[in-house]
Amino acid sequence: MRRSRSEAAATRTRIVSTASKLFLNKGLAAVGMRDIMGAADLTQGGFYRHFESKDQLIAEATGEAAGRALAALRKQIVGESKAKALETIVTIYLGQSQNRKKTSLCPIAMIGAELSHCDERARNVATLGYKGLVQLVSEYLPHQSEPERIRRASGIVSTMAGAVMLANIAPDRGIARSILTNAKTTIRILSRVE
Amino acid sequence: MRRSRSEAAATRTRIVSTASKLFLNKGLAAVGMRDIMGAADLTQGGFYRHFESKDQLIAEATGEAAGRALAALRKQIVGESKAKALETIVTIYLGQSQNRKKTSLCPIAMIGAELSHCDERARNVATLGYKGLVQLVSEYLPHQSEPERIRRASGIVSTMAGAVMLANIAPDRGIARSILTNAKTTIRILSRVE
DNA sequence: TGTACATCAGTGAACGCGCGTTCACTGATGTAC
DNA sequence: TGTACATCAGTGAACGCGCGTTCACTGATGTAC
Repeated sequence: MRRSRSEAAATRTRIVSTASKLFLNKGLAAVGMRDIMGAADLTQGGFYRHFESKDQLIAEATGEAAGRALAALRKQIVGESKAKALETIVTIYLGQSQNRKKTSLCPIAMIGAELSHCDERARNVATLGYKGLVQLVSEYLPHQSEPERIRRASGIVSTMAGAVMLANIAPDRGIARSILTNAKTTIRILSRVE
Repeated sequence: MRRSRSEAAATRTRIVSTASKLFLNKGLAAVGMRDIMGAADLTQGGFYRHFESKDQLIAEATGEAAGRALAALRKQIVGESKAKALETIVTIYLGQSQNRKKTSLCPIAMIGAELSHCDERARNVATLGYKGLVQLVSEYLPHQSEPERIRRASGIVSTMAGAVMLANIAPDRGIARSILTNAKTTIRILSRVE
């Protein structure tokens, strides 16, 4: 049953992206190895040919998710004006768990609390995702000084991540919506040059 | 070994507050019944005289933590001016997992992602905590219109919760500090009347 | 107030279960000549 | 290019473990008379 090198590489990739989706939607603790391997059309035992542990997979899946989410945002704003691009980023980010098909979710907002108890690899990867998002947002802020843009972008990312997390907790759809709407208004204020 | 009614009530309270501390510091999944009961100087079996399940305890512990955190904030600001009180609230909230002895942590920031996968009771309780915090913040904003204060307070709470969560993930103390500082600056902007 | 009995808070062993991980095995792929 | 053998991707049963929960038991508390 040995597979060719390219097949094996494809399997590895499939495991990471399958795990990534499951983790973001159900949480790290709630998803077992059998769930992941089964969803990737494999059996449990094969996992350890590719990864040393669940912890390693968590780190890689988090990185994959962060990269995917950032790429999706970047793709949506090509050709838009700076102001419109910022609006698009914020709208997509805030709407990630409400409307869409749950592709490209942000690990920070979806499993942030769980990540903080993970090993250093996972936390480093998540922090890199955070920095990437801050960088992206900062590129579309209208302020002159770059440090000021980074500072504001950091605040905006905290607001977005917090709002999505809070909206995910709210059992009532109306409350979730108001949290997200208020975050959007808030961010609009932060994006202004006084 | 039967205990008097008041002893039993004290035991119940002790279980909830012990669980609350463990949950906030280590996460819901990482803390088992034996951990909780042991930390409360009891054995596992006694738990079910007081609670129907771990899920029920999670809901109650979340409520206890939220109430305790709110009460601690309210206590710190008595006698302060409106502007100073807001500053105090934000500073204490943002510093909750850095400096202090980890008493009265906010469940939303510490275990938010895990709460979103809990049952309705826990999520309702957490949402109530969120509303309480928004209410508290709104009381110290300088804006004329109450709806405007609530809207801004909601954004500020999202920012604070997101920043604390992000800072908890960051493996590097410096990054954590910059996230919190930027959140503080951000909130100062949001607290202004234009 | 004193006595007899029912109640039940708390104990600690045990239950079933699913977890992450290991392992012997299979057979196609890769390598050496 | 063809052959012989080593490698190793993937299988699925099994392992040990700790989880949430149950249960028979103990003995002090609460209740009824």
